[in-house]
Amino acid sequence: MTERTPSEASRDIPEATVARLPVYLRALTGLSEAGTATCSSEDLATAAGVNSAKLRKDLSYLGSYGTRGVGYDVEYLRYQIAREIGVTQDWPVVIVGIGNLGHALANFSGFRSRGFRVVALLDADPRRHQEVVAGVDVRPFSDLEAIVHEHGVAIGVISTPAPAAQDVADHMVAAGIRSILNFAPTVLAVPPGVDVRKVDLSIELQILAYHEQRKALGAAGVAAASEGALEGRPA
Amino acid sequence: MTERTPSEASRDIPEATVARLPVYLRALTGLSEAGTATCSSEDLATAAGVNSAKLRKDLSYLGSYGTRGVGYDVEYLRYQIAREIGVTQDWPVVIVGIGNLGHALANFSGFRSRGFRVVALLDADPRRHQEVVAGVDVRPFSDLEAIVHEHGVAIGVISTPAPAAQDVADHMVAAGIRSILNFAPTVLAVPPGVDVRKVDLSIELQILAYHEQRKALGAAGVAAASEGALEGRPA
DNA sequence: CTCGGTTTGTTCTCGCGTTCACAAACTCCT
DNA sequence: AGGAGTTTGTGAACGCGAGAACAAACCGAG
Repeated sequence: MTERTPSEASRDIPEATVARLPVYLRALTGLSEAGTATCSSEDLATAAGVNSAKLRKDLSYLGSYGTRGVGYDVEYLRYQIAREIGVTQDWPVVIVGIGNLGHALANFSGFRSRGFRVVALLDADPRRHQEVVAGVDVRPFSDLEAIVHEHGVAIGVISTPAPAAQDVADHMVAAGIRSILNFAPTVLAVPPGVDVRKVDLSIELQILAYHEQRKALGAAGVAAASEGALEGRPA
Repeated sequence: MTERTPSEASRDIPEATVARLPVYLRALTGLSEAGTATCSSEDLATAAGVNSAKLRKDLSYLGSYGTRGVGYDVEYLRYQIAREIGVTQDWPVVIVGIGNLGHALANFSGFRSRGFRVVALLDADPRRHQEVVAGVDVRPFSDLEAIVHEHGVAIGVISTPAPAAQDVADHMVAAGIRSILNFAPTVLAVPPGVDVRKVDLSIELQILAYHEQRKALGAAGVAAASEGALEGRPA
């Protein structure tokens, strides 16, 4: 996207690899909790649900943290990946839109345990300002800028209804937030330099529906037309 | 993945295109509600947040539904995409795990309006069996197979804690479900022929954190080292 | 010290997805 | 009717990611 200066550390890591690093991190945490001190790329790959060649290639972008003939030290690799992702320190996060989904997000324990700290919950509806969710009180949306500056918030989560999302995003960007996780089913327009990641429940379901329909049509087609490829499907 | 018989309709559509079709569908719905009868690929592309070349190529996999020199009929294209995805009919869906996230999913209106119908909410915890969420009463997890057969459920949603997810998935597969949307932060193992899509909140945040860290390091690196590439970033 | 076994890190090849660029086709105006 | 202006659909080039295969490096036994 933008040119990077390959200054010292942190060479260019492919986007596809970046998206898998958190998966490896979680798998390593699981191995660590199970008492494993060392693991091979094969072990870690199966725990992460990828094949070992891809895993080794991904890790090679970070550096040579393994030992040939032995494998990887679980704790050491875990720390290196966490450092590369940037979750060795805590990231302050604000959540805007405390409806059903906002409640769920605020109560989600996975944030806290994985390097994120919810410092504020915001909602435009005054009726929600009396609520306290997960130990944090809901404050007016107009407090956004003050909170961002006070806590140095760099990441914002949008869980509002779709019509409000663009406005919320604009205010977030104006307040200095440069990374947005958007749960509202809308395409957000943001200036360059701001990252947006979208999580869209109905889109995921529709993708499943497409494949489901294909399976149904494929079965019917195989039955109706000539013999096709069979899928082995255990009970 | 598996061989398909290119029997009659529904040629092979690339996975990347399939993932974008729901976005186009939503953009078309927006245009339709705004009273637009016809749109160019440029219009639809900006509404969907992609460039027009990609949009046209994507649509070309479905067929030639546009008119050169004119554009696309919004309603017609909308129906064609909906038919291709398979959301012209309703898909019955079960949600397992009615915690915070399960509540939010059950109440999410976007499912209903986009071709999905929540036919059952299941939870292993007997204390939740008295609840009624979004007009549907929570039933024991052991009812899964009966419900799947009764309603012909093909899509299951898992919103349980991570340790329970694999067991739930196993029961879903055993009951005949072949498409799973997994919100639990775990890698699911399923037999071939079963599609799993994963939505992982903390992974998304970690990806944002990585880029955020890069931005911070990049700015510091540019300041410390020699002059690098500047990013134009409006206020 | 040497040799066999094991596992990483890397190179190479292949296929998919994105983007560009342009011909084909349609409308509208004269 | 004809030509200018638009817009679609697609062929071709290009870059990225996945997977296979192998050389380099490490451990341990004898």
